[in-house]
Parts: sequence; C-alpha cells; structure tokens
Amino acid sequence: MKNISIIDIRKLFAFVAVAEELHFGRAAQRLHVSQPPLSLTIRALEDELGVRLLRRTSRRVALTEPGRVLLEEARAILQKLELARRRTAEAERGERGSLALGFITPVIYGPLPELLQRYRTHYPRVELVLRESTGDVQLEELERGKLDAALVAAPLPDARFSRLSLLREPLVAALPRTHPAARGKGALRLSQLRDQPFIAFPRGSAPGLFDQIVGFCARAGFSPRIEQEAVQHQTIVGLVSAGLGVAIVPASIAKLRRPGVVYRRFSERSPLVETLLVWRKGDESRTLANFVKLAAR
Amino acid sequence: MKNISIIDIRKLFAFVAVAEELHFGRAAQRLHVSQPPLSLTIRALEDELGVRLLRRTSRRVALTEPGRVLLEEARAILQKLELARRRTAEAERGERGSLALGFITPVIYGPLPELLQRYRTHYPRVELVLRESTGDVQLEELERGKLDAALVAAPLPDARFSRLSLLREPLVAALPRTHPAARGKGALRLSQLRDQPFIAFPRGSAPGLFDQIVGFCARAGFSPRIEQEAVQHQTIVGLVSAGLGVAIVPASIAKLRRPGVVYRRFSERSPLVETLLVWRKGDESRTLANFVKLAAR
DNA sequence: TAAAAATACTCCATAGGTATTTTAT
DNA sequence: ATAAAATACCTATGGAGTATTTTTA
Repeated sequence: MKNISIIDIRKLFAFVAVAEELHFGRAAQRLHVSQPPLSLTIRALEDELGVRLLRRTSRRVALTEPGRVLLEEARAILQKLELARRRTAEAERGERGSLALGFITPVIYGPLPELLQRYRTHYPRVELVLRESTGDVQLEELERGKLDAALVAAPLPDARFSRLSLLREPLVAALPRTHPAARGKGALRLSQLRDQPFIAFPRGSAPGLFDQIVGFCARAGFSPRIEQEAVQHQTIVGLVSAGLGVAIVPASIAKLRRPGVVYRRFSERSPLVETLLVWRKGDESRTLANFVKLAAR
Repeated sequence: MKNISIIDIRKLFAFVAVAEELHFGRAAQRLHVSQPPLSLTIRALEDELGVRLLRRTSRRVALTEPGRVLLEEARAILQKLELARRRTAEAERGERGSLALGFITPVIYGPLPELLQRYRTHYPRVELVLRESTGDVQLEELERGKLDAALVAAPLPDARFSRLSLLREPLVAALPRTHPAARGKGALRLSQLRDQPFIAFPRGSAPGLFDQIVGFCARAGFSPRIEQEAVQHQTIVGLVSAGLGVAIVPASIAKLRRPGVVYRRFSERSPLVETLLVWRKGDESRTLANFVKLAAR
C-alpha cells in the first residue's frame, strides 16, 4: 500500500487551510501545527501533483490557477468525507440502508400496507425492496441472504428463523350474491356449504392454509368439492362473483370488495389463520431490528 | 494536525479492497501488503467510526449495513480524488480555470468576437469572465488582479504591463447620407469637413484616441467644431444618422451598419488607431499564456 | 530591516513486516 | 483438520517539533 497513488487527505486539509488564510503562519496556527512542517506538507502535495499550487514570496501568498481549481475540489471532497461519516452513523442506527422484504400475496389485503407506511414514515432513508413470491421460495431466499425478512403464513416448517405473529384471523365464506346462503344474517353454518362447488387454490402454493381449510370442512362433516382452482385470491373472488362456486378465505380478504360477492363469518369456531413475520436468527441488522420493533407495535 | 477528525483515505482504500474481495488475504495481496496490518487498518477504521463494518468469521467475511453504506460513499470519494488530480493537471495546462478579460466598447466591433470564439473552442472548460469598462479602470483592475488581461486602445501610459498589438486601423469618416460629402466616390479629403458640426466622445473616456482624431484634423489645418458628445460609438453613429453632424471613427466601427450613415476613408494619411492586449508582466497563468498565444495568431 | 517562508536537524508515532495463535467450519 | 483472521512483536518511514537561515518588499 506504499505506492498508493491517491492524494493524502491530510495534505488536502492543510492545503485548504493555507489557501484560505493565504498565510502559512496563520494556517499553521489554525491547524495546530508549527509552520515548517506545514510548508513541507504543501511542498509534498505540489510535488505529488507535479503542479505549483501557490505563488509565495516572503510578503504574500497567492493561489495559482491549478491552486484555485484544487481548492474547490478539495473542499468538496472534505465535505463528502464528513457526509460519509454521517451516513455510516445513520446506517448504524438503522436510519439508512436497505431492507429486502418478501411477502405472500394475501398479506396485501392484510397487515402489509399499514406496516410499510408506518416504516417509511419512521425511516424514510431506508430503501425498501419488496419481492412477492410463495412461502417456500421466501424461506430459501431468506436463508441465502437475498431477503432480510418475509411475511408468510403459519405454520412455519422450520425452526431456523425468528418469528413474530402479526395477525390471527378466522376464515370466512365468500359467496355469490345470488347464492341461497348469501341471504342470511349473522353467522353461517359451514355445513350448509356441504354440497356446494368450491373454488380454491392449488395446495402447493400455500399448503398450511389449504390444510386448515380442508380440515375445517372435515370437522363440519364433509370434504369440499373443489371445481375450480386459481392461484390468486383476487381471481378466486372473481370466480365467486361470476357465480362459479363458493370459497373459504381468510377474513382480511373481505377487504377485497367486489360487486356480486357477499362475505359471511361461520358459526362454527374457525381455525385461526396466522400471518408471521420471519427473519434470520441472529441477524444483527438495525434496519431489520427497527422493522421488527415497529411490526410488534 | 494530529487530531484531525477526518477519515484517512488509506483506510478507506483498504476498506474498499476488503469489501470487494470479502477476504482479508486476497485484499491484502491486491493492496501489496501483508494480511495482519490490513486487519489492523480495518479495525482502526471501525473504531474511528464507532461502527462495525464487517462481520467476520474465519470462514467468511460479510458487509454489515453500515459497511454497505460506507462502501458506496468510499468509492465515490476515491473517484472524486482522482478527478481532482485530473482537473488540477488540466488547470496546469491552462485547459481549466478562469480568465477575467476587460475590454473597451469599440473592440466589440473589432477583434474581440472572433478572438473569444476561437479561445472558447480551443479551451471550452475555461470560464471566461468579461468586464466592459474604460481603459484607465481596466489597468487599475489588472494591477489589482481583478482582471487577467484587457483589450485597450494605445498608447499605453504605463510600462508595467506586457502588451500585444492586435489591430492597427485607420480613421474613417461617418457621414449622414444626405451630407454633400457622402456623395463622392473613393477617398474623402478631411479638409472638406473643416466647417462641419462634429459628434465626438468626451476626451476623458479615451484620451489617446481623442487626441489622435484632433491631431489628424490639426494636420489638415483645422480644429473640429464639436457640437454633440456621446460616450458610446453606437450613440455617435446614431446621432450621425439623425443628421446632427459628422464623426471620425476607427475603421472597424464601419461594421456598425446603419441606414442613413455612410462611411468614407480619407485621402490624407490617417494616423493608425492601435488596439492592444495587455496583461501583468510576469503573470505565469497558463490560461493567460494560452489566450495570448491564440491572440498572436 | 522585518516579516514570513524555507532549510536543517531531531524524535517518535505509526504503517508495515514476520512469526504465531485463535477460531469456526 | 484447516483456512483464515487475530494477536504479538519488531523495524523504519515520514510527520511533527525546535532552531536557524534565506528572501523580498
């Protein structure tokens, strides 16, 4: 590292002082050094650049043209150095940096929007990188460091991660407005849907939730007759509104209002669908810590 | 200067190497130092910033969030340092910087425009600062360093300055189109203007030129009868076009075409009006030297 | 001749080297 | 068991000090 061809900041700092004072003695006082080493420092800088920066006589010191140019550059560089220190400190406090966050689709209708908004107002200088995908992919990306945190559905197959429960919500029925069961008031008995055509998502895209729904039906004494499959809840609700069948969805999906669709809660005790915030155990990122803290209220 | 609280560039340089290699050993090779001092350097940087920049295990090195932020800042700073060196070198060659140039009004119709254009195409990164004023003010500002060069009329009252003759031109007559002397072809005899009302500038604004004009008339056997005064040649020509009198002006003013004004050269041998480029003796500015060289063709 | 920068020298703090130990996978 | 970072210790370069000389307005 001897032969680093990079200008020494100490020399620049000294040069700025001399260029501003136009007097070696006063500049030396300002820098808390004696005058002779300061002269040597400036001389060394000039030799290094191969340029005369100051015209000196014993009566007056004046900047040359290269000196004026370097003065401007040097001031900018010194300022940038201070900025770097400040920004690094901000990053240390989790006020600057980036946070890669994965999520599964349904949380768009659940806790995600408000959480994001809250975080962005508290930490506006953190760049949020959002990635939507299925739960298994997210745990994989979390492991590899491509994500810092993820919003997924419980249960978590894996003990490698820390977790925080964000939401526990019951299942509700989504019914075409024309459906007989849509007419009633209050709670609906799940067994009423026994022989209805169901619309659901393929088990692979969210096995936990799928099993909860099927299990709920089983406890009500039937196995749902699934006639249509769609990956997105948005699509499922669309098919319901078209009268192709009924669906069982997490309660927060009811925010997805759509003409022709009626939501009703069940009189049976519904299993609770849980949304988890998960992150790598032992991850010391402060942006992450701040996000988790905000998520926990 | 011991207690400068400014981040050491060597440390930043070392950090960038480690952050890019994510391996102390390889980074040390790249920097041509051995590994132990590099570890100490990074440690010192971390202590100085009060921040952990790298998470190290004996198997892998990873950036922390503050580390990522500092890496970005550090790269920008190192780049800016190289830029500073380049720009200083450019200034040394006179390709960057500024040049303050004073001039008297008439040179706008003379050598100034082409000279400026030529200079700007050769040295586009030099900032040209132009100041218009009278000759005496310019010599004063030149002396005080507020100007680097000036275009003034000869003779120069002062031997303190270096000079270059840019233009030597004769005097011509500016006549109202309706004037009898405007009808002739070829040269005009100055003595024909003996009893005409003259329009001239006050002597104080350009004594040299004024005396040349009056002396020219004296040699033709008369003293001009000055009826109107105007400081600007533009105004003088305007008054001529209004028929208020005749004027004697440097030949380059004839470029100032105006309906109702006719210019004619004199048959008598006209004194030559000289435009000089002047600058401080011993001024070593390369921007100035380049300007002078271009002005000399 | 006087104020200010340059030169001459001395000293020590620290960058950098080598040898070795510790640590985590 | 091994690769890699940390620790320990040594050396020497160069940054900073004091005393003095040189320079020019």
